[in-house]
Amino acid sequence: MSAIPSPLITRFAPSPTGHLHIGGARSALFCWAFAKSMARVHNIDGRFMIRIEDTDQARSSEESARGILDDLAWLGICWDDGPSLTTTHGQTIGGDSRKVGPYFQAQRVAIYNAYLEHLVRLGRAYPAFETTEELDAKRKAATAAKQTYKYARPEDVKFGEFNQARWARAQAGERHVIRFAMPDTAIVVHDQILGDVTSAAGEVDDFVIRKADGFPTYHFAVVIDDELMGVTHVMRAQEHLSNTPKHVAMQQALTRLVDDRSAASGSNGTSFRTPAYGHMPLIFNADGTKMSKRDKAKAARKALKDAMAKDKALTAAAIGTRVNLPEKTITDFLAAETDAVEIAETVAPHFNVLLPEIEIWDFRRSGYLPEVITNFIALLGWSTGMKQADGKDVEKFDMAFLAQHFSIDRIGKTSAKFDRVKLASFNADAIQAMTDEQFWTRWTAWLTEFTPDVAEKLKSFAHADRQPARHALVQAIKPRAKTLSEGHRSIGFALIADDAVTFDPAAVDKALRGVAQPADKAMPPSGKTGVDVLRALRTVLAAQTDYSPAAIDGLIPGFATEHKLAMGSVAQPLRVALTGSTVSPGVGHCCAILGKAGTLARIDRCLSIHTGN
RNA sequence: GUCCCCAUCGUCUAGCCUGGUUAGGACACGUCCCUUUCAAGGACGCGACAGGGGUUCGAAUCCCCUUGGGGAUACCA
Repeated sequence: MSAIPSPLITRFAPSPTGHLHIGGARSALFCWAFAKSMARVHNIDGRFMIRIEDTDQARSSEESARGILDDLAWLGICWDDGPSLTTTHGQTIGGDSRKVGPYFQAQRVAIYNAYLEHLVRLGRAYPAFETTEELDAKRKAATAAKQTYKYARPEDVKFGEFNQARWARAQAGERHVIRFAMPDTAIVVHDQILGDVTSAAGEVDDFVIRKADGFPTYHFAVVIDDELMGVTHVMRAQEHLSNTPKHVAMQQALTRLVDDRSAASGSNGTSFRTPAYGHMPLIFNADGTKMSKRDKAKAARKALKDAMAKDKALTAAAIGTRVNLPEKTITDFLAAETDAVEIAETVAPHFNVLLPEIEIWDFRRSGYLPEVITNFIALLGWSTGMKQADGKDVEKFDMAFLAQHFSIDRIGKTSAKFDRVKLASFNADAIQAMTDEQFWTRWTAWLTEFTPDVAEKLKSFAHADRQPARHALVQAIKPRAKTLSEGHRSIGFALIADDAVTFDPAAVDKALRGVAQPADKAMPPSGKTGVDVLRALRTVLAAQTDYSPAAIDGLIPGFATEHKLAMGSVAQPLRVALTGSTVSPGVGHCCAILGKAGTLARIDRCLSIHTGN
């Protein structure tokens, strides 16, 4: 790439056949970051565009397109050009200020047809009449004979000569596809990431550019739209690398039409440009397989099979009844004849399966923060190359940093495995870095969206007079939560009524019935049980007015010293009385969350239940 | 089958372009410290240049081969 164009335009062009995939999100992020960083560095207009590639009539849906845009917006990846989206905050993203839309390919068929006809008249494309079955049979035969299959250009088709006869047949309504006539020359793709990649002459056969249903194939639409929409830099996943010679060949064959919707308007002589290409490494699962929606089906299927192995009475029919799906659906699913995500999602809650997060939506539902996701996926195939003063790599950054420092030459060539554990660690770090106030806001927003029942139970903590309890609550959660979804796990005890605590028998045996340890092992046994200690501690707590975590925690050592007891022998009975378990946040925080009334009520109830025998 | 891409700790990666590093960091893991349970936190540690040939005084770095992984080969994108 020599001169830097302005505007510099990158694009993300998803096909709306599902949610936004983690790999798609990274492609979008890199395209966005590249446009923005180039704009800053070179003081030019750097634009990021979205185009919806919905040329596959069978698989595309509007909801899916909408969902993808929502996910992008949620991640903070905003597009300058493309379908308009108004977020819940009232912000409008996208639009057609450059007047190059529409951005849905299904609405651009007239344009594709004009260029298609143009190519046909140039003798660079031709109608082909073989049926799918015919072609499949040939392909199969070739594979069986260990031969390389290639579509053979029909004898009557001459490169560069308009085939009037074929065109007439097509115009008469005969079912056909249109194929592009590949030139007999080598094609070099100058890839910004991989370097020059040469495709030998004759390597690529005449591929289909318009399907029998009248819609263009991806290859054709992408070339037309990138040119017409002014895309200067195409950054996409490496799986497209082998397609690129096709695109370059078409760019070399095409010239702009005076009127984009009519081949009759003639060419204005301007050749299609070849954008700068950059093919990014792929993202894989930890086991090296490609990250895909199928992983959800796999996980659900495995869970079902495990459950069936354990419980002989659990048949496909029984499962069907339980999850309210036809038996046939279940048997097909079990036999791996269908990989429907919906089935996996339906089955999962009934069998307690955690489906792997694959799509952005999954991560959102699991309580990952958008800024952590973008940070983390930026690291999959890109690195800052910067060191901190202490010699550590710079790997935590935000979108503003990316918009500033992203660069194409720091994109790696090797595919990356998606490490969920590291993502979780980043998420935990980000949660801990929040102020209590920030955490409360974002956490409750998440709860309201995904677990309204918990949000409801938490409402009482929002009152002004419960501020201290709320602070204690947040402090109890923050260091223990890797995601927003597991936020309430550590404070489950606070979400139930004081008289609804269930006591873990093992905890009771150990902390309440067991003998309290002396402060020093050399000292004689205390002879007191946990219950005795708890009873004495209750008196102290009843006299206490300050129920801040620090105050309560400060109380314990004094009490322990006074009674010559080990700290654990004081704190553990209290912990069990308050939470029913030996595992919980610090007892100071527990008391603070419950408040004085709750604390004493729970101690009293515990004493009444566990005294006597 | 054919074509193409790739190769540093278990994982993400820095270093490679412009040969000379005790090959650095992060996550994970282990040990220890802290401690009132669980976390969190702190310290330390374990741990890699796929293999083989070249080129060179010297190769993770440049070249070739092998092996391994991946992608494409669709009327999906």
